[in-house]
Amino acid sequence: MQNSLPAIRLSAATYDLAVTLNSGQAFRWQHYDSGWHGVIRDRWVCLHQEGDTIVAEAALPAGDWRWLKDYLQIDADLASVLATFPTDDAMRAAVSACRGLRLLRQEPWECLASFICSSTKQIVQIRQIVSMLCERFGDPVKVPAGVAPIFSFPSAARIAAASEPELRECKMGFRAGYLLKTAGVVASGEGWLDELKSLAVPAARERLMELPGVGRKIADCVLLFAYGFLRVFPVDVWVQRALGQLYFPRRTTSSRRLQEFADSHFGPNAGYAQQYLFHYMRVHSGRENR
DNA sequence: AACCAGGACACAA
DNA sequence: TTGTGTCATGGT
Repeated sequence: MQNSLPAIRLSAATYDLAVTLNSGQAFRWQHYDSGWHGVIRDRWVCLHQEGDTIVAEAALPAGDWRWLKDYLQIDADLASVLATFPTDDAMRAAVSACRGLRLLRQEPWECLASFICSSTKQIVQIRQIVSMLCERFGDPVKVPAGVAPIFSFPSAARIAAASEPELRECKMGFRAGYLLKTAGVVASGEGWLDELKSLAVPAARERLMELPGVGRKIADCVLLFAYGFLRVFPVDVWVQRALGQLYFPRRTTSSRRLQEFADSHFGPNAGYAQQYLFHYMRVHSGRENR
């Protein structure tokens, strides 16, 4: 990278950048020799880790870098989060397998739209869909000379103005109708998504689940990854398997039962615990990763 | 080459 | 309330 770019060094002990950016919560980060390239709102940024330091470079003047620190949750106290986890064998194994895994704090619309596209899709495919959405409907973002062009995540208004066939060209299949309708709802009301910040979890979840294509799981992902409700525990197929075989081996447990167990067992940072179990399952499941 | 993927939804029973 | 078929697409 050029040495004239705006840059900052962030103290990041107990932070594993690669694991965090690759753990299936955000879908746009790409690894190059120079580091992880991504877009946060309308800013391009390149990140790489040197031991206990994360080095960030931006393409434009970065102000106080709060937009980045907030996204990375660089000031979160991971040790005190881990201290609230239950001390059973399964959780200990997950924690030791995922050292430095953090939860990001994402922009709500990008998070919501991405997870609407995520249903019964592998993470590689979700990345592909999101990438195509940005290329077709996003705006070009300022990048340093010599860096591949990159685009912002398209606004709800921009997606709402698209047609369903256009969205299907991004290979999202039946999810196109959901995304289009939800974009329409979100774009129609000023601050539709902002209002959720002031609500309690059950009310915010209820509002999200009014949106087409948003059920309990996707709503919970948005509450956790975008709004920072750390108690929320999304149950997907991986976590369901994890709970089943780690906590209820040799018996079939309904998904409602598993959700109830999770909500009562993992404490105030259950969502964090969920991400550890999710990643643990994915790196320790049979055929290598994925 | 089948099987399955960070599900949601309408519709049984 | 819980179970089943359907919806696209492509990775492994």
